[in-house]
Amino acid sequence: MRPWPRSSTRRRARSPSATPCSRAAPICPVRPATAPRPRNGPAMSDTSAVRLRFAPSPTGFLHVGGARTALFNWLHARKAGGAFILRIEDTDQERSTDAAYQAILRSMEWLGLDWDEGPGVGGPCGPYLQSERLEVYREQAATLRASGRLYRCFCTGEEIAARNAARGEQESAGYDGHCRELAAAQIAAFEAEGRVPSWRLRTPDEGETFWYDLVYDKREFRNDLITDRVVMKQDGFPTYNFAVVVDDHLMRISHVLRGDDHVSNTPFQLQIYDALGWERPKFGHMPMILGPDRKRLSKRHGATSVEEFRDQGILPDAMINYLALLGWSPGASGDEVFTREGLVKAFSLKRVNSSPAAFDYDKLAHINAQHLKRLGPADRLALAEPVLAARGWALDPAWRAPADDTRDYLTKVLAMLGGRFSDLRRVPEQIGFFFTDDFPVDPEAAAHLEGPEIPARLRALADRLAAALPPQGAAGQDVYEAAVRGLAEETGLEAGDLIHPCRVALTGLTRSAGMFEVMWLIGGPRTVARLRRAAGDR
RNA sequence: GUCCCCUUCGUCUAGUGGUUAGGACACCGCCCUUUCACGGCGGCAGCACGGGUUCGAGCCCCGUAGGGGACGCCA
Repeated sequence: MRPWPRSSTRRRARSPSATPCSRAAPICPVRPATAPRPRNGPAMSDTSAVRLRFAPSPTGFLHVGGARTALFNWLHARKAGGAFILRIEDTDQERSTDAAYQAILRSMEWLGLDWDEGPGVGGPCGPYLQSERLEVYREQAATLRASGRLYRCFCTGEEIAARNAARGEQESAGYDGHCRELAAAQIAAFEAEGRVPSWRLRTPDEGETFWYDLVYDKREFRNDLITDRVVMKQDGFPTYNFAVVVDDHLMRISHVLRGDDHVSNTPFQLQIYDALGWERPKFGHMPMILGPDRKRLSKRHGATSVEEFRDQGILPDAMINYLALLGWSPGASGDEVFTREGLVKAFSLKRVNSSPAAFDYDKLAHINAQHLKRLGPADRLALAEPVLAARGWALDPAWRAPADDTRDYLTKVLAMLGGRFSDLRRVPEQIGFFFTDDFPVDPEAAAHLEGPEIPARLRALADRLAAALPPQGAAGQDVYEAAVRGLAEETGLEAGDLIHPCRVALTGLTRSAGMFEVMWLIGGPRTVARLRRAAGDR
């Protein structure tokens, strides 16, 4: 019943020598001034070091919301020259899956959000999978227990809900402190029944808990509203709220940047920091991402997982660029298209917005197009080849221009696309006619071939081209242009009258790159042949 | 229900007491042009509402409305 099988990427755990600082807590020294310094490099020797983390739970694919959280953490870490840590929060044995774990790593890698410590790369504060840190949590829980801050709770969820309802409150009103003062005899009785307790943190009933949030400024909660939440579950696993605090502290996280949905967890977590006598990190909560209808972004709005966007031809840099713009703004500069480096340079936590933003697929597409058309020839080629291969299309060597090799030829074709290279999914239809004579003819385009005068014009053009082309070798674009314009002039036609049917004959499309460039790339013989074919001369 | 938060064009946003309220996406028009894009130029469109404070409010305060989030032995 463990949906969480071992995988090769997971690191060995519980071996005392697995990592330099896993001897005893604190795992990573908190105050090197008073504690012996481990020899783990510069990051370990400076407690003021900027260290951020992204801590997803492997219960599903990486969602754009999670990706943005990861991105902002990454950006701030990179900007500050600090460390970015990836930690997997898999304390829910029921829901965590290896497939999700793999998918998250894949998405992070695809986005280029590289982590300095975490799965696959290790690091001095590991292990980085919470399921491999159980001893750590138990140890901290023992400390808390020893100080009297924890108590056993034997209540079931139903019992709590029933009591809440009986008091006239909402069933989900939270824990009522029922087991706070259980008598020893009562505890013994429960345990004799075989009931296993969970452990709750006793929180104060008076006063306030507050912090200065990096994006919201002061946040304050009344202590009587903070319920005694479970810290160690019946199954011996820590709860999220306990594990994050322990890990963030031991991993020496300096800034906790997370979604707005964690705001109400923060006061409780702050209580744990205080109970353990730990210094608090800085907290920043970022507003949620909404769908176009201003409801929480979900699958019914369209793509939400990073991999879906990848499959739709979104570039990782574009995804990152767009996500950064969602809740952060570069200020008055006006420029919104950023390279990854530019983003790191321009980023500032101070400019993170406090109001929720709606995801705009159109704008993502625009940012993507901007990135796409700025790519150089080599990058275009690298992107286009797999797309074409997926269609089963590979360039026939016979197609290339005499002096080129296949990839040079493809590179020319892609360069020809110019600003039209803005949607990877459309590339096959845009250049399919470079791969085969048997291309489809768009119905709308076919109309351009319909007039009774068309065949004669195409034939005339074919003849003229055939005569103008050198018998051997390739002609320049100017030769094609001269032929078309010359014929138009002699017959009293507009150049367009020839070009439109010609485009259909050569490409099957109503829209394409420049006609003469297309002719030149296809080459004289095929151009002539296709013109004759369209004229009905087979 | 309780608690917390948010509110500038349809959307993302700039703005921190005096602005013709700026930019971007989308949309519309024009230019370029053999088509379609790209690019250039222009247009449409916004401070949720009501009270204060102030000589003066998009910016400060209060309230209302709308929206979002949280209230698990999920994270």
